[in-house]
Amino acid sequence: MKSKTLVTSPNTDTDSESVNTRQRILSAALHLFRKRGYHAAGLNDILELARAPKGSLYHHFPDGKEEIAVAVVAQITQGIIGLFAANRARTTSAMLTQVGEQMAQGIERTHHEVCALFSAFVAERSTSPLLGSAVAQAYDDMTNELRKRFALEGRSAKVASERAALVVMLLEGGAILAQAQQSVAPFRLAVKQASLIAIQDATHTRKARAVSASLSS
Amino acid sequence: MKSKTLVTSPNTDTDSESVNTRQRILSAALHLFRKRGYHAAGLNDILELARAPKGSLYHHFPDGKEEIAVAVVAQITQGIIGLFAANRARTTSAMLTQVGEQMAQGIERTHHEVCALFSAFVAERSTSPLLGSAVAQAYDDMTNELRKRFALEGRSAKVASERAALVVMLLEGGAILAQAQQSVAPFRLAVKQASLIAIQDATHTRKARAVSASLSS
DNA sequence: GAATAGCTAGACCAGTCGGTCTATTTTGTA
DNA sequence: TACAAAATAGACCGACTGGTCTAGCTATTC
Repeated sequence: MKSKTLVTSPNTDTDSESVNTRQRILSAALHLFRKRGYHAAGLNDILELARAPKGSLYHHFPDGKEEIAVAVVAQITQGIIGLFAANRARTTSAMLTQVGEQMAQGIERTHHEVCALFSAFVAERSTSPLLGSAVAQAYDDMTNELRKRFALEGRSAKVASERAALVVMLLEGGAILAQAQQSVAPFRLAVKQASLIAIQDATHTRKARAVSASLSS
Repeated sequence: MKSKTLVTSPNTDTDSESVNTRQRILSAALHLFRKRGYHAAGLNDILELARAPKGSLYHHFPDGKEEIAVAVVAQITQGIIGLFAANRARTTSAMLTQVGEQMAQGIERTHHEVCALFSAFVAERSTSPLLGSAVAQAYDDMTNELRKRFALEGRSAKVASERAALVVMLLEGGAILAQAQQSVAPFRLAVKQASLIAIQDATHTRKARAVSASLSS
């Protein structure tokens, strides 16, 4: 357990005790937001699921629900990009198949309750500019992560970013249909198609990657 | 104007005066639900936009908000399938390009406020079974409409329904990203890809269509 | 062991929500 | 014109929302 004697930064998100509460609130919010949507998930519901009182919530998130949502969006982004990084494969296409399968199992695990990536927050753009731009940023981050990989596999900048956007759309759309129809089948289909798109025009040899890497430097 | 002397069905949705109010409420709800989401769009907001009092709302929709939402979902479905039917083209792919362009212009017209197809209601499944199954049905209806066309173009049943589902996912995902990023570009990209998917494996000659039609009879 | 900051605890609040209810106006029919 | 049904109108309601605030607990620091 990390000591608190380094008083310089008292809360590094990985600190000892109270982080549990903070993380519990965050996890509960993540679950309920994605299951029911931003507005339908009440603070009281979140607190009940997190087994935390209101005081704790406003201690860790002084700006209330909006701040929690922004944090949740960041956590989702981080989670997915983390999955991208954790699943090393020879091609982006293969990586997407792996990551997609893990996400599909996650959907099954929650009995198709967990909605899509960020679609639960998209509509809040009209009410909360903060949350709105957080969501836009999240999509951008995901897309960029994929775009870089596609570019490294020898595609032009334009093609790479188009492919990246299409993959994100497919994942989002697939997840939404999965929740609506209570079946992972649509999501798995979307993953398959995303993989397919990720193969087109790829020169996924080590040599080609090295060449394009040297070109971009 | 249709007479009311045919007392058998007093309200055929196309009847005289009060329909205006009913339709105004429906349109306002459609707009606000897609812009802000189901819960964030309050009845009072809807009524204000529709310039109608609460009494009228509960006269036309006795079951309240939920009933309105179900009606809105049906209206959206009907609208899209109507677009499919109205845009006659030689191939489903070409039809999708046309319809997609019209939808894109619609998104531009509302300044990217209008969210995706039904994603605003998907999360309500957890609260309202009625609305939940209405949404599932809506996706099914859209998919089936496309599936039939794809099958008529000579694809196997499995391929046809997979392609149909992919197109729906792309449209939904594209629309969501469009709203999130305040740009139609992602949606147009999704349409392009949908069109592409709609071309693969198609034997879109008159002869092939006639053959498959005769086979299915 | 006293002091202090971090955190927990939950009573409480004003505002808003969807929904109900009764009164009134409008409309269609005879 | 008389009458009934349809539709409009909006005051009103209990429930619940996100958010505030004070009090108390806990633990680290001297």
